[in-house]
Amino acid sequence: MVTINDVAQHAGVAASTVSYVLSGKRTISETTRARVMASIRTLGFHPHAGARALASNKANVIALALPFRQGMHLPVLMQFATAVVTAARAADHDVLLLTADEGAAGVRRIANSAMVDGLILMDVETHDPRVPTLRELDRPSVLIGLPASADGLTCIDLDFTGAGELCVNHLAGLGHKRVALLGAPQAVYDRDTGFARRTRDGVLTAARSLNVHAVARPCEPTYAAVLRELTALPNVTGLIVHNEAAVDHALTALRTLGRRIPDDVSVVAICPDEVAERATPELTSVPIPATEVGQRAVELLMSKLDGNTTASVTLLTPRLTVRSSTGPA
Amino acid sequence: MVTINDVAQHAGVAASTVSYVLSGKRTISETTRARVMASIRTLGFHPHAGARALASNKANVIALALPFRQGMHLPVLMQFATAVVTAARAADHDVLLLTADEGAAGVRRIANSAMVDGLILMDVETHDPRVPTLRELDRPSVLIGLPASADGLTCIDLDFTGAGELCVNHLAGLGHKRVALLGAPQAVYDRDTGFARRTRDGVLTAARSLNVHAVARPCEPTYAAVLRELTALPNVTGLIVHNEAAVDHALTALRTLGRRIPDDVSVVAICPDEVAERATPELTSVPIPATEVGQRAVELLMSKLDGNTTASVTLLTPRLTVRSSTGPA
DNA sequence: GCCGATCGTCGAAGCGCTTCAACAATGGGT
DNA sequence: ACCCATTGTTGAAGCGCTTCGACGATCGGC
Repeated sequence: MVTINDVAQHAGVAASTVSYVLSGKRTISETTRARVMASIRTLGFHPHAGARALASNKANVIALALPFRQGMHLPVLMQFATAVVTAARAADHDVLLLTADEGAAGVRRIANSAMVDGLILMDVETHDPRVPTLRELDRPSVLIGLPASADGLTCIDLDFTGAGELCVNHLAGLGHKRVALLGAPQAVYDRDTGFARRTRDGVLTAARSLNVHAVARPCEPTYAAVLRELTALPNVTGLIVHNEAAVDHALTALRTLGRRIPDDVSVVAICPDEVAERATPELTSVPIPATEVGQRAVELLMSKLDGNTTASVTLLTPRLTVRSSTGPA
Repeated sequence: MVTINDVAQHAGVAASTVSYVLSGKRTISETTRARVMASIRTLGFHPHAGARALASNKANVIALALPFRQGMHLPVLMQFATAVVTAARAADHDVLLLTADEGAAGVRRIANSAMVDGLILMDVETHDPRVPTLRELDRPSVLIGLPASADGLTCIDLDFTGAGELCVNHLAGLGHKRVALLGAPQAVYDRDTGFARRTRDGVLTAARSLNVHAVARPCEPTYAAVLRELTALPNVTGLIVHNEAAVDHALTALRTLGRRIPDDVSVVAICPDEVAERATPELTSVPIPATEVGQRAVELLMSKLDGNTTASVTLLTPRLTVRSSTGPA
């Protein structure tokens, strides 16, 4: 292994000088800097992460706690993860992967071992058992999702209530009077996962204020279940689907029931653009801005690591893209 | 922060004794061990990962390089990842997440900084640019997938050739004489990704030796593309689908074309059980044993970290589960 | 032409842990 | 009763890096 001393010797300077060249925490003459950099390159020097963490009290690593739970749509999760890793790397940090298995204990272990400087928790539930642990730990952290109380925490998420409202507004604007929300599986509501409920609340609230009749139905993502639900809702002319795995099934089921899109029923989905664009017909949709959420989460965390305080809750404004699955009532 | 010295003082022993209690590398009397453990618990001591890495020259962290590329089925990727993290934790290691963005440079950086003890690369292509880097780095590593040459490497994967053969054998055994493989998007073959080609080869080889007529078609996972392909194959009575995102589309398309499953056409899919079971009808399938591959990959890596040598290629035997989508010709 | 500031560099201390050599205290074997 | 092994514990060295205080050199101001 090539150490900072090897570099120093090769460049004819002190080890501390090499360190300062690398960190920029002291002014270094241009000539020295160039000489050191050259030595670093020829020797192929990479600082030892452990030594660095020990001496500087910073690991330059953040933890990402992914849930891997049933009912979450995995591609979106991956988008989050990719965005987080990419953004973290841009800020010179690496990402340690944590799964739900270890739960609160894992969070505690990682934080106490000084292995990470901060953490990002994904898919936070309304009553998430990891949140109390996080509070007592006082390591900088960012939550994706909204727990019951965000006091003293930093949370970020899509404004799902707003997304639900947006869908209803769009349909109401087209003249639809009877709409339905095809939601997540019952298990997701039972688990108290915020985003599913918030969407439902948004839909119902907006419908009430616009004098639109709305029903919200949980739904398993199987063709049979979707068909059953849609068969039971013959009068609905506007359908909001907030369940990615059920989107294709819903389209097939409507086709089977002889209901044309958008002539007989307008469909708007809350799902990634990718899913909306691949469907036939292409779906009017409110995308979940996974990449943006991931990036913002990292930004917030880095800001906290720099000692800044941040807003306790950041809600991203939902946007609706009109495609060919919605039309006048 | 509570250090090993705090623990030592609290327990009335030397710091080295605490270290030996933790590592078990020296015999310690039961009474001392108990006293030390008690102190550790009361003080809430967690060893500093950086210090440990520095002193012992082991980070107890492995890197997992995920591709996040188009054409990979993400839920399977997540299964891999979960299995890897879980297995690694069981072996007292954490997992650092690497994405494809950084490519070979990322692999080099991580390895040289002593941040990880070994690496697992997922979705390795036939001519993967990371492989040469890995070779010169000489850190223990395990590849999931098969590069052109596995010499001196440790690779593990499902035997996709065998999976293709297995599907054809099953269909031929039911009396089918004309079969088709609906494969991955063209881009995946172009990229020289091994698994797609190996499946195709297995299908074609088995068909030839069983005197079955077979065609293999790449396919985009859109309803329109799938419908087009299936319309162009009116005589086929056995369909093999190796493209998870296209599975549902294929079933819908067959239904639309008025071809009943399994009466008119038998369908066998190479996909996770989850997808096969959710489909209507439930699909005869060859699952990709993501969890097992992940576990085995970690086992192999741990073995290498312990200084053992391992087989250069491990291929897992595919298994076919018969469900209701296949029947006699 | 002298003094204080500024700039660039250095040496040494120390981060928290592991591990090695060494030593004290036992416990048979003879 | 003596010696040698074994067992249990210790102190100290050192892993590779950052950072602090110090020091010589350069420079502008009077």
